Amino acid sequence: MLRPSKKEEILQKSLDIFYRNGFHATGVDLIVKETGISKTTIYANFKNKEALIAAVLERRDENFSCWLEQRVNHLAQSEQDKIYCVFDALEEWFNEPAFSSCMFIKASSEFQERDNTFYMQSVQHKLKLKDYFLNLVKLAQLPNPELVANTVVMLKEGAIISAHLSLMPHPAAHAKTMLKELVSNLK
Amino acid sequence: MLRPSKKEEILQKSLDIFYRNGFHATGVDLIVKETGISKTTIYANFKNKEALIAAVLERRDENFSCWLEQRVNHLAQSEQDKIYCVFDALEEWFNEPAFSSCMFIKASSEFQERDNTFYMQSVQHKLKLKDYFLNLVKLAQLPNPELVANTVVMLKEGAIISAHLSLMPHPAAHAKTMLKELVSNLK
DNA sequence: GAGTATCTGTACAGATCTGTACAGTAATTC
DNA sequence: GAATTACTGTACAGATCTGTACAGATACTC
Repeated sequence: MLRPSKKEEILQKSLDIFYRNGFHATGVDLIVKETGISKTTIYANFKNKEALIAAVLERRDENFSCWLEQRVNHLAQSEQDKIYCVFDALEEWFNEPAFSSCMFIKASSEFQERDNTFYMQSVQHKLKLKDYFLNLVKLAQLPNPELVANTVVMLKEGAIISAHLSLMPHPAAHAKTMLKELVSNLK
Repeated sequence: MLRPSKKEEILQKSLDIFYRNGFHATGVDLIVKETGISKTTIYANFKNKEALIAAVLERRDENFSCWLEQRVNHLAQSEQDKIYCVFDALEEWFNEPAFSSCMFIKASSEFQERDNTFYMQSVQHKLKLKDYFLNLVKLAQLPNPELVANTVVMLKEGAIISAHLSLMPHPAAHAKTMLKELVSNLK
C-alpha cells in the first residue's frame, strides 16, 4: 500500500497550483517541480491529470464548505445572524493575499460543456452551498426561504467576481447591506 | 495591402470559437479547421495567438457594449426605466442557445495574474459597463448613483454566474426585482 | 539484515501546439 | 496580359505536454 501522506501532499499542493495557475495552463511537470514529488509517484496515486483535477475539486469543495461553516459559526452572534455572516466570511476570504476568485467559477470557465465532469462538479458545489444558505435562511425564520436563498447565491457570486476584478471596494460588505435591506422589505 | 474582409472573418469566427471552447484549449489548428482559412493567412493578419486573443477581446467588448445599449434603448419605455431594462436585456442574452457565461469572466479565469493583458482587458470591460450603468442611474435621477451602479454591477455578475451554472430559474428577472426593491428603499 | 513496498530520476514515446518556410494558385491592378 | 498582391496547402522545426518504462535509491517490515 502507498502511504496516504504522499497522496495528500500531492493533492494539497496541486490544489494551490491549479488555483493559482489554472487547469489547462498547469502541466504535470510544473506540479513535479513545485511539489518536489516525482512524476512516477504522481501517476502512481492518480490515474491521470483528469483524475487529479477531479480529486482537487472534490477536496476544494470540502475545504471551502467546511471553512465557510466554521467562520459563520464563529462570527455569528445568533442563529438569525448566521445568514448575514456569510458575507463577513466572504470579506475575509477576499482579503486573503492568495484570493483569486472561486475555483469552481474558474473550472466551469475552462470546461464549459454541460456534460463535462468538472463543469458538473462546479454546479454541484454551488448547489450544495445554496442548500446551506437555504438552511441558514430557515434558521433565521425569514419568509420565502427559497427566494432569499437565491438572493444570497446571486449576491455571493456577484461579490466574488467584483472582488476578483476589483470592480468596487468591499463587495462583500456591500452585498451584506443589500441582503439586509431586501430582507427588511419582506417582513 | 491585405483585404480587410479576411481579417474580419478570422476575428469574428475566432471570437465564436474562443467563446465556445476557451483560450488555452483552442489551438490555431482548430481555428484553421473551423474557419477554412489557412494558417499562413491567420499569421499574416495577426502577429501571434496572443495578438488574436487581444483583438477578439477588444471586439467582444465593442460588440457587447453596443448590443446592450441598443437593447436597453429598444426595451425601455422611459429614461427612468433604462437601468432596469439592463436586466431584461441580460435575460435575452441568457436565453440565447449559444450563451456560455461572460467572455471576460472566462478570460480573467484563464489569465489570472494582475499584470496579464487579458486580465486587464477584462477589468476595463467591466469598468466601462459600470460607467454606463452609472450614467443610466443618473438618468433615472436616483440618489447615491455610485452606490446604485455598484449594486447593478454586483447583480449583473451574480446573474451571469447563476445563469451559466443554472443555479436558479430566471436569474436576470430576479436581479431586476432585487434592484427595484433596493431602489425603492433609497427614496 | 533480508525482503518488500515506496519513491526518485531520467529518459523517452507519442501527441499536440506555436510559428515559419516555401512552392504554387487565385485574384487584383496597371 | 504582366506584375503584384493575397491566399492555400503542406511540411516541418522546435517547444511542450501527457503518460510510461525502468534502473536505482530509500524506507519500512518481519
